[in-house]
Formats: sequence, structure tokens, C-alpha cells
Amino acid sequence: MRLSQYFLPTLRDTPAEAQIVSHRLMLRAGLVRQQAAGIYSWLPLGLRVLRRIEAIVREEQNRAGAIELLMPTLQSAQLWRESGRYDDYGAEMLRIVDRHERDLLYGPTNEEMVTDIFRSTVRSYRDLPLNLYHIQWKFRDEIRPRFGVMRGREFLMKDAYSFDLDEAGARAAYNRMFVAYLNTFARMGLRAVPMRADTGPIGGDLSHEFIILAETGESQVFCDRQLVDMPPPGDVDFRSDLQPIVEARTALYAATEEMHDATRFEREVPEERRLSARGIEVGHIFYFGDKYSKAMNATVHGPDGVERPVQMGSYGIGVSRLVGAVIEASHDEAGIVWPDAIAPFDVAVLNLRAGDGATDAAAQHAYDTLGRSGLEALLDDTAERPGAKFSVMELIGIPWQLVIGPNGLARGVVELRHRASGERHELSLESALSKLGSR
RNA sequence: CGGAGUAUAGCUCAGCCUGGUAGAGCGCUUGCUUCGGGAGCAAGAGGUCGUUGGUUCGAAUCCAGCUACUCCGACCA
Repeated sequence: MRLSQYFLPTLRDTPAEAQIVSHRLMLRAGLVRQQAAGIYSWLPLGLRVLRRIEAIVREEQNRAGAIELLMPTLQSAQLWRESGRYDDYGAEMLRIVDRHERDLLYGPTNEEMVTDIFRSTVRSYRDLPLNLYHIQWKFRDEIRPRFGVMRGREFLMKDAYSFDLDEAGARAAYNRMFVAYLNTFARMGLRAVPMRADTGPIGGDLSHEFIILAETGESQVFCDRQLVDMPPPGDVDFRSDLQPIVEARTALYAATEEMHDATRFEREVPEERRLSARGIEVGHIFYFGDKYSKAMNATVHGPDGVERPVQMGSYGIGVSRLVGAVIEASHDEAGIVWPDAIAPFDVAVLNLRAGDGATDAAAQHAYDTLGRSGLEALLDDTAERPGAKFSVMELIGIPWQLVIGPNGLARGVVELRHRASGERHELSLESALSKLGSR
């Protein structure tokens, strides 16, 4: 992409409405633009990041055996009356009336709808296990939206729903998502710690929030430091028993503020491993048994011929929230520092003197070569001054900057800069290109 | 939803207290000079001062209603 032909409205000043760093940087770097309280337009650069996060989530869901579909944003109130949640949900649910005076709602979640799809099609345990997911916009009419996309009213979420014959099957389904989540967040350069969450009236131990640690996190969390350093499971066989992997993580202490037990924390975790930090919830998995299947009559016949409500769980990842969360976890004074896997571009080529024959030719050559290597490059071919170019590139956080200027070229070198480490190396254009291409 | 604020140029803000018809910096346009860390000089464009009403000879300024946004709290993927 040529910057001169792109749409990247960056801001020098921090907009007054933004309080936390990710919100400020998202506005300044031209990722989003607020349209109403808690509702954002995604500008091209932000959309690229959103799409890359979405792609990683999708790949890992598919790998874990979940199957993608797409349910609508608008739902009929009928289904919600069946589950009883139309009245229970309260003002957080955005209700809409159509021209025929029918009650609709903008979905805050999809348990009822997916249960309806399930009950109208699946009859036998032979069709289980089943896990259906989608990545769709949701709306929750928060009393007080804040923190930019971290706590918006409209948000993009991956939500998966598992269906199993019995609790053992549901636990296996839960474990698959648990493991998939560890891999998903690790691929984004995040270290997410699963923390025991409140299971509400269902009880049991099958609910975890996945928390990433960031200084500006919204809530206080407590855990064993070993959990943070634990490597992701990686390539596992999702048909195998995943209980050992899950147990390795759930055996160690980890709790959010609401679930924290200071006495247990001190008894179970050696002092040097006690970690108290701020965290951001980026995922939540939950087993809720037959709560919806019973109310909505979603049953299957078991091998014994008996018809019983299907056992369900749901598994959410806040896709749009992750954009903000990653920035909270990865930024510096100058701007965003994107992890490689979700950066909007892989490399920025800075032509320090657009219009100069030598730098134009070298920059064009670099851009073409990088493209052939399968890298997404952003070529700054604008007439801005070098200082302005450096500032913008650091603000938008592209992992690598290839700086091509007249002074360097006269000496036969360009400069390769790494955004995260700040390292800079002068080397020939060709070796810079081969270094980038081989990454 | 309770409490507190804000609304003036694309952005950040001043002007309001003490009423007399609107300013700065940045950004934008044009020209010249510059050119390795958000350049310099010069010339320009850009605002029914959120909205409705009231007070007044006269309202960005005072008063009231409305709307939007922000912050603190409660709530929350």
C-alpha cells in the first residue's frame, strides 16, 4: 500500500474524550473513530488489525473442531421469551420494534438462537459432539461505555456454543476450547492467564476468564507467576484427552478480584511467585448444562433411547476488545508496538525524500521485493519531512521500518529498524530485503 | 441510574466572571526556501459559538429547557 493513496488520518493532538492509552492511541493512529457513545467506525488501519485478530481466532477455533456459521445481529423476541431472558436481561438489551409492531432485539449474545438452530435439526447423540461458533457484532447498551473499544456498546465477538450428550462430553468440549484459547492468545503475542470465574447458579469448576496482564488493566488479579510463563500447548491432538493440559493450569492459583481469597493465595503460592497485577478480560468460557436446552426443549436421544436435554457451554472472545487490549499490553511513549502476528502491515518502507530519483527507485524496488516475499508493506511515498514520517510510523507501530534516504544511499546503505526493540542497523538494501524476506 | 462537568475552526484550547457581533497553536491550501526525528518565511481558506426559547437596544458571554459527549460511582464480554 502506498501511503500517498491510503486513508490514514492520524492526529497530533490527543482527542479530549480519550482517557486510557489504548483509546488515545487508537484515535491518534487513525484506527477508529467514535460515532456515538461506545460505537465506533473502524478506519482502514484498524480494520486490518481487527481482521488479523479475527483470522487467528477463526483458525484456532477450526483447529479445535468448532464449526463456523453466521447468525444475524437482529433477533426475534420470541426466542428470548422462551428462555425467560427477554424480561430478565433488563435495559442492557437494545429492543427494537419493526413496522408490524413485532418485538426485535439487537443480540447481546446468541444462546437462544443457536439452541433454536440445534433443536430444529439435531435429534441423536450420534450427531454429537457439536460446537458451532460465529464472529458477529453484538450490542449491549452499557450504562456507561468507556475505554474506547475495550468497553464499547457495539463490539465484535467470537462466540462458540458446544452441545454434548452428558457432562463428561461437555467437559471434553470445554477443555478443547480452553486449550484453543491458550494457543489463540499466544499467537497474538499475549500471555493470557485462565482464571477461575464465578459459575453462578450452575456451580462446578467449569468457568474461566482469560486475562491478559497490562498495567492499565481494568481489574485487579492475583495468580501464581508460573502461570504467566507457561508456554502455550501448541499443536495438540484435539481428539485426545486434554484434561492434563487443563489441570496443569487450573491447579495453580489464579483469581480475579471477585474470586480472590487472600488466605488461600498466601497458603498455596510461595511468596516469590505471588503476582498481583492489573488484568483485562479477553475471553470467557462457561459450561451451563441444560439451562437453555431444558427451557427451549432442545433434546437428543442417547444410546439408551432416552431423550434428554443437551448439555451446553458457551465460549466468548472479545475480538474488537482485543485490539485495545493488545495496545494496553504493548505500547511505548511514541505509540503502538504491534506484535508481528496482528500488525496492520508487516513492514514500512520510508522513502525519506520522495521525488529524488535514487530514493524513489530504491523504495519502489524494496516495496516490490517485499510484496513478492509475501509481506504486507506500507510504502511512505509522501512528501512529508523525515521527522514527520518517523513519528507517524512509530505511532502506528509497524514492526519493521526500512528507512531509505539520500544520505544512506550515497554510502550504499539503508537502515532497518525494529519497532519493539528500537534496534537499528545500517546495511545494504539487498541484505535488508533478504533479512526481512526470510522472516 | 445517582453525582459532577463539558459543548467556540478538522484537532487541542482561549474568550464567558464584568454583554458591544470571535481568537491562538497545530492541521489544511498556495508560493519560495528547506529536507535523517512532527521545518522556516510569506500569503490564504475555514466557525449560523450544540440546539430551542427567554432577558436585553444588543447574547459565544446572563437565565431556562432540550440534546450530545466526558468523568466519578453502581454495572459489565
